[in-house]
Amino acid sequence: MPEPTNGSPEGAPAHRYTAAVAGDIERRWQDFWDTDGTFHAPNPVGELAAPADAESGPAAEESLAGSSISTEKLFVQDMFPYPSGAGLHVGHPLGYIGTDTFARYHRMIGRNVLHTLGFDAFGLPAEQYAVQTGTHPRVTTEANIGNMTRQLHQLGLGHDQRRSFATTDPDYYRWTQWIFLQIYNSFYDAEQGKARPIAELENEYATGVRSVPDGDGWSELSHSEQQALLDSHRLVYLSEAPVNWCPGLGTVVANEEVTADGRSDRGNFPVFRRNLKQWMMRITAYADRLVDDLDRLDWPDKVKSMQRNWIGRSYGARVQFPVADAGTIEVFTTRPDTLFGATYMVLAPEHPLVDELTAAAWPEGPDGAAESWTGGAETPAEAVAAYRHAASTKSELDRKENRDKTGVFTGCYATNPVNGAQIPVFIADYVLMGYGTGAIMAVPAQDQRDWDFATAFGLDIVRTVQPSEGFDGEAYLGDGPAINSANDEGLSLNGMGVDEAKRTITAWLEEHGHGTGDVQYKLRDWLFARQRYWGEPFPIVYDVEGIPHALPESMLPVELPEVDDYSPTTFDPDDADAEPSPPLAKATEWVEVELDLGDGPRPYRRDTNVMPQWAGSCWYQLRYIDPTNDKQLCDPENEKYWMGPRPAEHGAEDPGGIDLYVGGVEHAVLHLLYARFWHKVLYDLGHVSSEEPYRKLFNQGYIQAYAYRDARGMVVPAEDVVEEDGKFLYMGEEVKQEYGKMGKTLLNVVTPDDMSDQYGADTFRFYEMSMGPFADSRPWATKDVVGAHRFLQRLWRLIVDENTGEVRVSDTDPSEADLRALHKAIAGVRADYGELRFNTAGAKLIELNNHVTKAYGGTPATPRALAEPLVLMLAPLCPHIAEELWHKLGHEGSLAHGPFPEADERYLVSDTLEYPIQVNGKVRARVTVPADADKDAVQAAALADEKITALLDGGEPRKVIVVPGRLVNVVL
RNA sequence: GCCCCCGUAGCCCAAUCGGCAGAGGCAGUCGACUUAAAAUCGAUCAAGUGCGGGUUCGAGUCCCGUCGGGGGCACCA
Repeated sequence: MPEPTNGSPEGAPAHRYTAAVAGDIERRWQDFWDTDGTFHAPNPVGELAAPADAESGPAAEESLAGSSISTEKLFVQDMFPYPSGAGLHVGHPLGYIGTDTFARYHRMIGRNVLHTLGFDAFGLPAEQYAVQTGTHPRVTTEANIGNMTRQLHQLGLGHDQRRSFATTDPDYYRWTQWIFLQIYNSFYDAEQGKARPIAELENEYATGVRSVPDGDGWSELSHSEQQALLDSHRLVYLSEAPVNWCPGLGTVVANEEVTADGRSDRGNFPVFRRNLKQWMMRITAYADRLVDDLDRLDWPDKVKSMQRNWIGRSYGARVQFPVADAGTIEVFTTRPDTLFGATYMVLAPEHPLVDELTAAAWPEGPDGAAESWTGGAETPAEAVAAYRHAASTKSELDRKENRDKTGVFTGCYATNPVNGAQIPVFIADYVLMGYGTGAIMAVPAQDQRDWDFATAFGLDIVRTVQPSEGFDGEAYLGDGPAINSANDEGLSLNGMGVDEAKRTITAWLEEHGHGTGDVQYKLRDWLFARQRYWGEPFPIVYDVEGIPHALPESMLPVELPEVDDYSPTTFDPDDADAEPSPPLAKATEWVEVELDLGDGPRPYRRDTNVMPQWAGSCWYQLRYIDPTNDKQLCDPENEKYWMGPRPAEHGAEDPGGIDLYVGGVEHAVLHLLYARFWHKVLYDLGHVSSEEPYRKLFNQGYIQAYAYRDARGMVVPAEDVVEEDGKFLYMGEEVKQEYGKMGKTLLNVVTPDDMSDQYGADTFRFYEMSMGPFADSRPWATKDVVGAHRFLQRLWRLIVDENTGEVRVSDTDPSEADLRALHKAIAGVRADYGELRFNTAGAKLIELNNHVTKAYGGTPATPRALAEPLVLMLAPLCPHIAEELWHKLGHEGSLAHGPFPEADERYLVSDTLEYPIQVNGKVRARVTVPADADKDAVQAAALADEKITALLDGGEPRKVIVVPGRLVNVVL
């Protein structure tokens, strides 16, 4: 190592650990790591495999067959960052520092650790900047990646740089397109419960193993009919269905990207439901596996429940209600047990049966012509038309905010199949076309929405579940015995609990042909196309007849063309009727191509959509494994090593996946659901051995910050606000404090660069990790950072003479007390690092350091036997200073691969124990007894204590509780 | 409206199985160094765990209620 240059501030000792000294150390070690390839993690096979005779660290003796690498591996991953032009603030690297600390700890204890970071670089901001300035998004993106890489590099993250990439690299998106083709060329075999190549389906049709629907033989179908049949089974398909059209973004977006109030996740523009021809991915085929396999994952319950909720599986039954002259209305219900309480039906206004059902005239009878039912219209048709019109002009928001039940009677009655009752059929907008069958049987007694509607329209309410004692609500949703639920065909549910009643009625419906058991999902297929420029082009072309053709693998990647104008045609955000117009459509030379797809050169048109931003992040862990492989997205042997299931370690149900995935909870549904879906398809098709991409997920907290506003409500720069007597002052004026995100608009940004300048990256890392539990959000406080800096200064001072720069360690044996403090710290720190408790690990290091400082700070030298383990244990959190001190202590090379101190049990147990003695739960005395004293001896010692005998005052205690190793409680 | 998480010292946070409320840091106070200050070092002060009940020999920890903060879902039949 080159010697450090000096940069101490005036007056301070020349060799004090200052920001300048830290900066110098950090740059030198970062250079060393880069040159040395310290963090290169060897693969079992391929270009990144370890050289045949290389050692791969201390654990190399237990190695993989045919290779020299350790079977002990760890694959740690951070959620893919988008390279923003704004640069990083101190909140962004929180997760990266945590994973780095975790990875470094495991590397030191001998594991082969894969940790790197790439960039999710397709996306809107670069494109919007391109639209405004004409700068190519690639130029902006690369500049942003450069800046972010610089900021991250100065934090000393131990990444394997060989494995980094951006989703915008053609070498990467070639494989994104390749996976798209795999999915496109597959179908879901419901019987086998897995995806299979579409060629196998074609073969089954052709050989008659599977019969063609509608009876015709495969060979009797025309070529295009055959293709259309196959296309209808593909996992990627074109659909003309209602989609979320967002004119403000000029593109359609997925359900997951629409907020609860009907606006776009990005940009907050209105979103409209519109029928457009679009590419969809059949994620719904995987709904059951996506729900069921959550049980096999080590994920936060919160995220699991959000995914369960999003997939929204519910078990129930489909039931047919006959209608005179109009066939049947089919409904889906989760409560078939309440069928006897179904007193009316409701169809969504858009339901296709409505026209057919609507009666010619209002029926005779007391209700038929009631004003509330007819909406005052002369005929049912008029009422229905008026209601439909009103419903269609209501915005999503109106519909959601206004919960008052509205609707009109169709003039038609249906027959309840269990009791033959004639029940009126309504249309109402509280029933949604998009879920179930778009029609419901209404059971007001057991559903509050139906209760509200029934009350508003004067409909019957029949309880079929006996409410519990004292129930004074309206609809009763709880369990209880069925009542009023018997017919004269021998069916009676009366007395049964809800579950038994459901089973019984479902069997009865099936037996009598009135319905079947069924499962419904909230999850919809994934709308996969975007009408933007900066994304992966689709590897699809259309022939002259407009039939889509997948390109062969050999034509990948399909690269983005250069265009003059990056914007989709821009629209008024409220113009629901505008037509999407993708920017790629303007690149006519790119769109019109002549290709030979097997039957000679022919003209084709390219698909002009691009993939959504989520595509690139659906599979990046696989590319981290084998980033340079140009034959496969990832060699199966490498995938198996890094991600394969390990039942011996993780249990028989282990689905495999990376060992730790850290990121914010905001991706709970979108990214994590899509990535799981793609991974399962790849598993089904035999490309990977793991069934899940992310075995363990951890959501780190956020760093937030205070911001301040003056009397006019204007934000003032947070760094210039001072606190005095509990008041906050800016330029002498009182300002109000608020708490929120760190960002430009709140003038409260603090950057890692600022922290490196003021204290050095190691101080910043240590402070950031010690602020609180990794999972918690907490406020940034620049003034507190100095505590971490002082700690490192004290530690440095124990080993380096501040005035001379000489190393000050001795070979003196540490005392018994020193060794106890040391080994207690080792045991605690190891456990904390392993459980991501970086804050308490740091506290234990400070504690040990304080102990050693007290003992040896005033002496000429610190025992080497204390200094070395302290340095090694610090290394995961503060790697640069640790490397520097390790080097000064006379060691060659890096400590990145260990050793790591091991706790000696001898120093963790002591000969004697001090027991607090409680009297009625309050500590009154303490006794010290031999550590091996039994309960009776401890009790005897406690009762013999003079303070206790005084309190007993000659009496006998009622009870004495002795908790071995803990305390004694005397009950009077 | 429904569901989940969190309330410990002025502030950020510890407390593993229900067992001595304090590991660590910031701020404060006192002292050392300094002509003085900053930086640094040493010492020291500080809450009975949001509130009200309950279970227990014993509750920050478990249960019920309530208040405050954060998050998710919200006509999904």
